[in-house]
Amino acid sequence: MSTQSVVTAIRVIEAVSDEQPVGLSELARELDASKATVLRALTTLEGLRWVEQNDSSKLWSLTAHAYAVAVRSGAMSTLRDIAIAPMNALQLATTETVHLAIPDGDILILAERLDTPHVLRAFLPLGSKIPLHASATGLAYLAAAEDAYIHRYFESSLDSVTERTLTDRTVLLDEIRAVRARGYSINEEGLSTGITSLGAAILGPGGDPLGSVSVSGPSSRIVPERYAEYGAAVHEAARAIGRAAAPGAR
Amino acid sequence: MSTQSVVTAIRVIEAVSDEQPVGLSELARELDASKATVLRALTTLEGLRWVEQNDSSKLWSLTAHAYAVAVRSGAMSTLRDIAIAPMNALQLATTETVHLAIPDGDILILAERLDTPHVLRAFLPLGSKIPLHASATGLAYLAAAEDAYIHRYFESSLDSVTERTLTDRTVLLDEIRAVRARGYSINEEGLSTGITSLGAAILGPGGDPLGSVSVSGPSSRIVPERYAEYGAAVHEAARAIGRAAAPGAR
DNA sequence: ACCACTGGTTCACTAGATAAACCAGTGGTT
DNA sequence: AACCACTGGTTTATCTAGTGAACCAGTGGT
Repeated sequence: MSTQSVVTAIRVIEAVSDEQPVGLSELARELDASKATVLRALTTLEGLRWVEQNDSSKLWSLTAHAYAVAVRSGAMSTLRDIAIAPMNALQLATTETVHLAIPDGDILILAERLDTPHVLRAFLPLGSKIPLHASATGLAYLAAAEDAYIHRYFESSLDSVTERTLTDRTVLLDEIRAVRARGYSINEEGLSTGITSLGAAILGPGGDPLGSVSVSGPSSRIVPERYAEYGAAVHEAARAIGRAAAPGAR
Repeated sequence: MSTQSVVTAIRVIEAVSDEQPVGLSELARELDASKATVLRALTTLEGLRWVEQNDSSKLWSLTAHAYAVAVRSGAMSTLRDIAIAPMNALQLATTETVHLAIPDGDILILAERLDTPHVLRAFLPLGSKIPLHASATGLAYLAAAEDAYIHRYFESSLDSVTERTLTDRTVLLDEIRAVRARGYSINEEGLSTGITSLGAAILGPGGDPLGSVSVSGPSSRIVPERYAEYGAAVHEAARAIGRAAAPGAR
C-alpha cells in the first residue's frame, strides 16, 4: 500500500471519529506516529474543512462537511433510495419503526429509519453500528450469507450487548437455520432491552445479501402472536427492495 | 496548505461522492490531476476501504465504511443527541415530520428526521443539502445569523428550487425581518412543491445559530391557521435544544 | 520550584509523490 | 476491417514534500 501520508490522514480521520473531541498527543500516541505528522494531517484536513479545532480546548473533531460528503456514498444512497418506498409501505402496515441496515465489514450500519407514531419508541441514531449476532437485521444478514462467511464471523468475539444477546455459537447456528426456514429473523431484546425486532435480508441478483430491513418496537407490542404477520411483511418488503435493486446492480 | 497528496486524496473522495460511480479518466479531468496521481489515491483509499470499484464497469464509488466513519462527526452527533428529546416532543405535539439541520458552509445538512405517522409524507433523505433561502430551516438560520453573514450569503446566486422559492433579495430580507419578529420562519412550497414548513434556529451560548429545527407537512395540513400554534412549538423546541446544548458547548 | 503533561515548531534526511509518455483493450464509424 | 477516440492502467526519471527526533513554551497539580 502506497501513499503513506494519505494513509495517516485517513487514519487520523477515523481516530478522530472514534474519539470525538481529541487532542494531538493522544492521537499521535494512538496512531503510533509523530506529533508533527499527525498535526500536519490535521491542519491539512482542517484546510479541507474535514476536521475543526475547538478554540479554547484545542481538541479536534470531525465537521459536518465530512458527514455531508460521506452520506452520499454509493452503497448507501442507491440502496436507500430504492428501499424508501417499500420501507414506507412496511412502516404503514406495521405502524412500527422500520430500519434499513447495510454491511460494513463485519457489522451493519443503520442507513435509514422510518419512525413509529407511537409515543413509546425505540430510538437508534442513524449510522449506529449494529453487531450481526445481536440484531434482527444482523441475524437476517448472516442467514443470507454463505456458510463460510458465517464461520469466519464466528471466529470473532461475540460480545453481549444486553443480557439476552445470543452469544453461543451453536444456539446462533440453530437460529440462523430457523431464519432460513421461516424467512425472517427474530431478535428479542438482544440489542436493546425492551425492544423486539423482526428482520429480513435484501438479496442481490446472485442471492448475496445487500443489507437488511427490520421492524422494531417495544416487546409489549411486538408479541409472538404477531411475529407471523409482521415477519411476512418484513420478508415481503425485503423482497421488493431486492427486486427493485436487481437491474441497477452496482 | 501542505500535504499535497492528502489534499488530492480528499478531493478524490469528494469528487467520487459528487459523481457517484465515476471512472478514472473523468476524475483526473475533473480534478485537473494526472491519472497516475488519481489512481494512486484511489488504490490507497481502496485499501482503506473508503472507495470501491465495480468489477465489471471499473467505476469507483464511496463505501458504506466512509459513511460509517463520518456519521459520527462531532458537530453532527453531539447536537443530534441533544436534539432528539425535544424533537420527539415536537413531533408528538404536531404529528408532522420534524427535521434537524446543521450548517456546512453556506448550506444546511439534514442531520436527523422524525417522521409523521400520516400516509401523506414529505420525504427528504438524511444528509440532503438544504439551501438557506429555500427552506424553513435555512430562513430561520439566516435570521439568526449576523447581518454580515446574510449579506455575504446574498452575494451568491440564489437559485430557485421550485417556482415558489424566494430569490429576490429584498423580499428575502423582509422575510428575515419577519422571522426575527415572530420567532419562527415559514416556507411555503419553496423547497418541494406541496410542502410547507415552519422552522426555528437553535441558538448557542453567544446567540450564534448552531442549526435549526422545522416541522414539515403537506400544505393541506400545515395551513396558515396553524402557523401560530406550530410555530410556537417549533420555537420552543429550538429553545429547549439550545438550552441543553449550552453547557457542553462543543 | 518542580514535574508531567499539553500543543506546536524546527530541521536534516530521504522516502515517496508527481507528470508525461506509453500500452492495451473496447465500442462506434466509415 | 481498418481506423478513431476513448477507456483503465503502467512505467520511469525527477525532485517535491513528508518524516521523526529533539526542542520550545504553556498549564495544572503537588
